[in-house]
Amino acid sequence: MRIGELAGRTGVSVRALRYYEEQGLLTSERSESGQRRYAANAVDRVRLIQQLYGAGISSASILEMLPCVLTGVAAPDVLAKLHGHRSSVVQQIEELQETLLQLDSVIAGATEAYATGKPCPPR
Amino acid sequence: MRIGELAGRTGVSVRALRYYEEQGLLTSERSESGQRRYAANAVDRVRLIQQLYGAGISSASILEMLPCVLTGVAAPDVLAKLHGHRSSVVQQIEELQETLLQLDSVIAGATEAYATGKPCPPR
DNA sequence: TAGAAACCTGACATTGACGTCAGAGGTAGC
DNA sequence: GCTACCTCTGACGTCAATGTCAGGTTTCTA
Repeated sequence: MRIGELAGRTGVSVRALRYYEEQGLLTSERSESGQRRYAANAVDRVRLIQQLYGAGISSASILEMLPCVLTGVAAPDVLAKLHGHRSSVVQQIEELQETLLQLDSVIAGATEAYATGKPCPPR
Repeated sequence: MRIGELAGRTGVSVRALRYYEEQGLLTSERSESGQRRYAANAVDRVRLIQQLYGAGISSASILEMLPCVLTGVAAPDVLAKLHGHRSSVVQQIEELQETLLQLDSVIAGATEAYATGKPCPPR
């Protein structure tokens, strides 16, 4: 498929796809005229990249772990980094869960205040 | 306390604290010579700001919701935005949890491959 | 076989949350 | 009062993941 279709299927912009290639995260065949052609599994690849980006992992780190993700083989140092990223994701989740509690208490307080017309006691 | 102490207590840089003030997120008294003086509760305020930043909430949105967080009162539109941010945080958590599963499966596969010396079947 | 739509490369622009530096003034311990 | 450190404002730099634009080629559709 061509780049526009891949963009449409993944919801990622054409510019971003070219950027991924620039970073070595995504490869493509080229037609005779030089246009990019992608295999069907490129869709999954792009989604994986997006997911890792979403976890705050940099393109350099993604590049490092991609072969491992694709082949299942990892050098010990890469494996160590994978563990590092894992802990960072766990920590992010924990922090977000705490933030969620905060937001909930704010929302609850504000909703009640709005219903009763009385401001809640300041924290 | 002065800005350096606040920075030390919160782990946030002096530059960032001035930036928060610039954005209206943090206020300070000024000494006669113009130096910032913070009340003790500024520590909590800074931590709250950091937490909201960590949830990917922009300074503009934080500015909007701060009075509500502090006083417990919220106009209906602000309340709606709070709900919006809440859902976004929930979604982030879900996505990160999925990423965690992916990472775990990669780590498990790579660990086994390293132990047995055999690459896992490509996905 | 037009003409529109998609694609190419290359380069500069953007965004947000700061880092960093310069030059000047404030503060605290000895 | 010296000295070392802290603070001030203002301004430019940074970084990563794109957006956007220009100027040209390719591909699809009527």
